Amino acid sequence: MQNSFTEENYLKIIHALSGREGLEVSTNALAESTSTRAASVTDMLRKLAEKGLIHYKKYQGVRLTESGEKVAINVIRKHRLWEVFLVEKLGFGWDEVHDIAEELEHIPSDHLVERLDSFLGHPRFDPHGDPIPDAKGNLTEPDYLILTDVEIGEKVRMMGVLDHAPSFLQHLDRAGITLGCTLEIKEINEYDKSASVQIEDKQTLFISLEVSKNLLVQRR
Amino acid sequence: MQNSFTEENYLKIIHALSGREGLEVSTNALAESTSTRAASVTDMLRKLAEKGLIHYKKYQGVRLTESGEKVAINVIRKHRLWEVFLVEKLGFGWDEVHDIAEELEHIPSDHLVERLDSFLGHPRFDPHGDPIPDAKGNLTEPDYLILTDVEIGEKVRMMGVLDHAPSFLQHLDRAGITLGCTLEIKEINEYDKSASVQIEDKQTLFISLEVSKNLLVQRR
DNA sequence: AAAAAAATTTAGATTAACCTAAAAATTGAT
DNA sequence: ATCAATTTTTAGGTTAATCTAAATTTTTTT
Repeated sequence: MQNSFTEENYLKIIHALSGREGLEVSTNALAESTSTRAASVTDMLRKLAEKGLIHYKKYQGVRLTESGEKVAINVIRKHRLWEVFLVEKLGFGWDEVHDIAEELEHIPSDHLVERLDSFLGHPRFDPHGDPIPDAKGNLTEPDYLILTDVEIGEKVRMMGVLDHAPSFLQHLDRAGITLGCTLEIKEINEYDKSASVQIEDKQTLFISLEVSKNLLVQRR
Repeated sequence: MQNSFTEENYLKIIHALSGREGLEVSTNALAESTSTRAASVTDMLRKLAEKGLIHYKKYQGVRLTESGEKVAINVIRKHRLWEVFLVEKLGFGWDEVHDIAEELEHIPSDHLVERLDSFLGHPRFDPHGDPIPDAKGNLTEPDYLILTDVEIGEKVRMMGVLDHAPSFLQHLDRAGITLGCTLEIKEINEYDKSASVQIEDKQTLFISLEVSKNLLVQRR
C-alpha cells in the first residue's frame, strides 16, 4: 500500500520534531506544524499507527517506527535533491526553492530519485547546507557549531542555516554571507550582543544575535 | 482559486478528446478515459461548469471554455517539458516517462515551468514528437502524415507516434525506428497489408498495419 | 492530594471525489 | 412516430482529511 501526500508530511514532520534522539512528539506540536487542529492529528496518528509507521499510545505522544523512519528519510532525501536541482540547474535562489520542493518531494518513483541523484552528481548537501540521506537511508547530521558558540578571534566556515525562511536567507544574501564563506568574529558588542564579523577577509559588519543563532559553522 | 489535480486531469482529457475542432465530449467517453463511472463524471462536470472552465448543458456533452482551454494547455505544456527533461537530462527511455510526467505536470509554479523551459533550451517537441505549447499557450499541431498514407517508393522522416503505450514504443526501439529516422516504403504486402520498409538506408523489415497506423511521418 | 489548567481524545459534521442503483432523457430501429 | 436501447443524470452512500465542541486524561499548582 502507498502512503498519501498527507501521511508523508506527517512522517516528515514527526521526524523533524523528534530530533536525532527520537524523542516523543506531542499532538499539539504536530497540530502546530501541520497547521491543523489537535483532533485532526489524533485521527491521523491512529491511521499511521494502524499502518505500522509510528509507535502511538493514547496521551503518550508518538515516535516513528523503523518503517516510518525509512519513509520520512526518503521524503527528506527527495526534498533535498530537488532543492539542489532547482538551485544548481534551474538557477533559483536558495530562498525560493522550499515550497516547490515541498511538492516535488511527494512524486513517487524510486527510479526517478536515483536518476536525479546521479544527474546532480550525488550531492551530499542541499543549498541550505542540510545533509542529503543516501539511497540506503543513511542520514548523518554533521555536528556544526552555532555561530553564538564561536569565540572572539576564531575563523570559521559558514556551513548551514537553522532558519529556512526566505526573509532570513535574503538577509544573508544582502550581507554577502553564503555557504562556504569564511567568517571571523572580531568582537561581541555588549549593548545588544551583536557580533562584529569579518566576511571573507573583506568588510566587517554587525550580525544580530537573532541571526547568529541561526548560522551553522565549522572551525577551520 | 486553484484547480485540483483531478480537475486538471479532466480538463486535459476533455482537450484531448475534443480534438482540434473542439467537438463536444460525451460523459461516457470521459468516464472511460478517467477510469471512473459516468455518475462521477457528471458530478465533476457540474463543478467545472460552476468554475467557468467548461460549457456544459445537461445531456449535451462538454466543451472547454477559453479559460478551461488555457488550463488544459498549460498542463500539456508542463507534461511535455517534463518528458523532455526525463529523457534528455535523466536518461530515461521514451517508453518510461509517461507516468512520471503525469505526476509532475500538476506541480504548480509558473516560475518553475519557465525556468525548466529555458534549462531545456525551449524545446519545440517532446520525446514522442508531440508539440510543446509555448508560454502564451499557443499549440500548433503539425500536420504529419500517417505512414499508411505514404505511397510505395516515397522516403519519409519519422516524426511522432499516435500510440504512446510503452509496449509499442519498445517495439519501435527493437525495430530501430527512432524519431527523425528516414523510412522508405518498398512495398505493401497483399497478404496482411504489412509494409516492407527500409530504415535509414539500412535493413528492410516488415511493419504491420497496426504499427503503420500509429506512425506519424513527414515527406522529405 | 485536591483543584485548576492544559493537553488529548471522542463525537458528530463537512468537503472532494468517488461509488451503485434507479430515474429520466436522448437516440435509433422498426 | 413509437418503443426499445443507450446515455446521462439524480439520489443516496463511502472514504480521507479536515473541522468544532464536548468529554476525558494528564500535568501543574497550591
